Amino acid sequence: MTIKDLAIKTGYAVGTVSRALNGHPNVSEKARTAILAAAQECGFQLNQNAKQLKQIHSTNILLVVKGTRNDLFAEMIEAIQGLVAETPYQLAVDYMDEDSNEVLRALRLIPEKKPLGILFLGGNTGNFAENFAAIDVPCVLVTSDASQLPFENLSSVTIDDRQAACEALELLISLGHRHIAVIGGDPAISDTSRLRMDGCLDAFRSRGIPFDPEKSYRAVRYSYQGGYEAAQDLLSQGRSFTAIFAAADVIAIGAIRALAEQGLKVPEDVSVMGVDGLPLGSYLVPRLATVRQNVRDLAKRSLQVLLAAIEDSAPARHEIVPYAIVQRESIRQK
Amino acid sequence: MTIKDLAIKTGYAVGTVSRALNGHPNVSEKARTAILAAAQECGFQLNQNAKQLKQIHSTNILLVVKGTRNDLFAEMIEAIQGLVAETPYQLAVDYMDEDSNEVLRALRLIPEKKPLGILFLGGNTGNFAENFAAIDVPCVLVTSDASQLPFENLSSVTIDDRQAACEALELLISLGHRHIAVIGGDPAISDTSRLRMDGCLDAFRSRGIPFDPEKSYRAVRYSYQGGYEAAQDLLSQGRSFTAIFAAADVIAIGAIRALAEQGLKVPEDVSVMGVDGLPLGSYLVPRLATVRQNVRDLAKRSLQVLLAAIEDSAPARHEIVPYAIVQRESIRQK
DNA sequence: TTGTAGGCGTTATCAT
DNA sequence: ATGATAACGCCTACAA
Repeated sequence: MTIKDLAIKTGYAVGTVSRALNGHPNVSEKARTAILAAAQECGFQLNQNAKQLKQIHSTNILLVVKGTRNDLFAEMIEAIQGLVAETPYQLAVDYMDEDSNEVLRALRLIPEKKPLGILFLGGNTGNFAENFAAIDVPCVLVTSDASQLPFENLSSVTIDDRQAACEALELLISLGHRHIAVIGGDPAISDTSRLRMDGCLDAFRSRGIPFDPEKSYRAVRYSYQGGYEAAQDLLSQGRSFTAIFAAADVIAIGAIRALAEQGLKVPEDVSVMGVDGLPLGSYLVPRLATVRQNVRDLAKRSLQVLLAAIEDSAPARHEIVPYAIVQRESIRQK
Repeated sequence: MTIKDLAIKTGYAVGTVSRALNGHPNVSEKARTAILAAAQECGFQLNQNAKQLKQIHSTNILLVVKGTRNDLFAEMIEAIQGLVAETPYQLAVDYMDEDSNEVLRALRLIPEKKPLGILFLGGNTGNFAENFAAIDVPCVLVTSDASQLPFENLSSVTIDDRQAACEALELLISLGHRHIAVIGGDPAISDTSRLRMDGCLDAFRSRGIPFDPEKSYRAVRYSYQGGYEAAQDLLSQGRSFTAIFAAADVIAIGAIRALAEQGLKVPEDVSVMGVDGLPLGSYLVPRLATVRQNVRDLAKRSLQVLLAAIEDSAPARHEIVPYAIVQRESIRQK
């Protein structure tokens, strides 16, 4: 079943059928209803291969997701899908490995999807600095800051990771903790990890608390196992800390497990705080204290910025959206 | 950059370029290396739209995933991707809403992707009974049993959900529990839910333990919140049970939270057991007892069955893969 | 408003 | 082994 068949069936020409199906103007009401009805009847669907092959500009917005096993991104994707559904655009989601180059990936996808704009969920500014120049459609980098990059078509929407980490640490400090271990990502690899680590250092410095990264910082993958192993390692040096700050909720969960295996209770013996605000955290016992990224907000602002760039040729913007310090059962006064 | 450009650049005709790029026979070694080198040099990539538009048979295997937010499936997808990477085939993953019709979805995808075979991750046999007849490529339904369906091109690979639930219940019973509440999916909607519920009933019956579904069974969505609300509801009727069997780990986690809010500890006051064997479960405190579905096994067998059907025209098979009862900290002797 | 026809980049079928 | 060429299904000028 092709539009040619539909044309024969309805008595119109393929051009008219195509226009009707795509909601173009210059189609009589009569033709439109007849064609749409016929299409409906046979469950007809345009062949996307042919469509995208021919189209100059698609009506696609491309969502490039870096990291397939990331609960925060999963939530965000759902939110973005919901929002895009209310627009005349189509969302094409592309999942990629956490350690491949998202910009190069986008570059290969562009001639195929011909997107009007691209949303990057996660990304490394280094990759952008190196390869983004070849991309000429409006883009938004979500969850990282691109304001330092010299690209006129690259916006960004993120929380202030550095300040968020700093504020989380300040909460722990204000609860009386002085010896705080930090488990995060590798600051050499991920911008976010570096910023969150810097935020921690800011807090220690401003409060005049000494912090030796060598002894109290561990760089791991954002995973349960990463948090688990890091906490084990920290504990193997003797428990000098009364609190752990984890740069992600999943890390915190792994760390809590490691503590439990040493007979340490949360929060009685050690306070633990994460980042992200995953739904899971509020079901754990104890509920996990965290820095919540407002998923809906992040999604909404990102799409708004992108659509403004696409529809109104608005210049690039670099937005900081608010986060929320969520004080819950896993932390307490020392 | 198209194969036409490549043809000009290398001095060969487009046909030869296409054949070389696709590893067809009847291409001289000289031509192949020259063309591949040129392609490499310009970072050339075939346009998938054009390719799939023209191809009679693709080299695609289609993976239709029902439910976007399902940790078990996420694991399985990863496993399948890894396995397919070792074959000459390409995996095309399609995610869909939990409550849309996976068979109809596949039906629309076929003319576009022209897959050699389809793997359904999750699915409702009702939908298959109704619409599968129109699909003529080999298919495998994973995590549900299709042996009762009259289709020669539909295989299935699953655990024995009924026996698994029964065995889990028997474990709880052998630990001395007599009043066990069950939280599962809606047996009217999902095959898996019905089978797991039936398994529970089997266990109660064979042990001569009375069970009133009205009072002790709750049907919810497979989510933290579903488990949480169901447990709250059960508790609101007074705590007559000493154990909860949840038909999914996520449900169990939600239920544990609800128990905690009533001051009930797991496993001291109530034992809780789930199903799936998510990695998360082994990091929780207490570690979650569960029925583990062996993801790698499920993935491997499914793909083997599909490839046998594709490559050797093997008849449909209906495989039952083993599960494992994982006794962990969240359950104990009553 | 509608019809016609050319071409998007590729594969596949012919010849050569 | 290679080259030329007709599709694949659709969109989009352009003509009517």
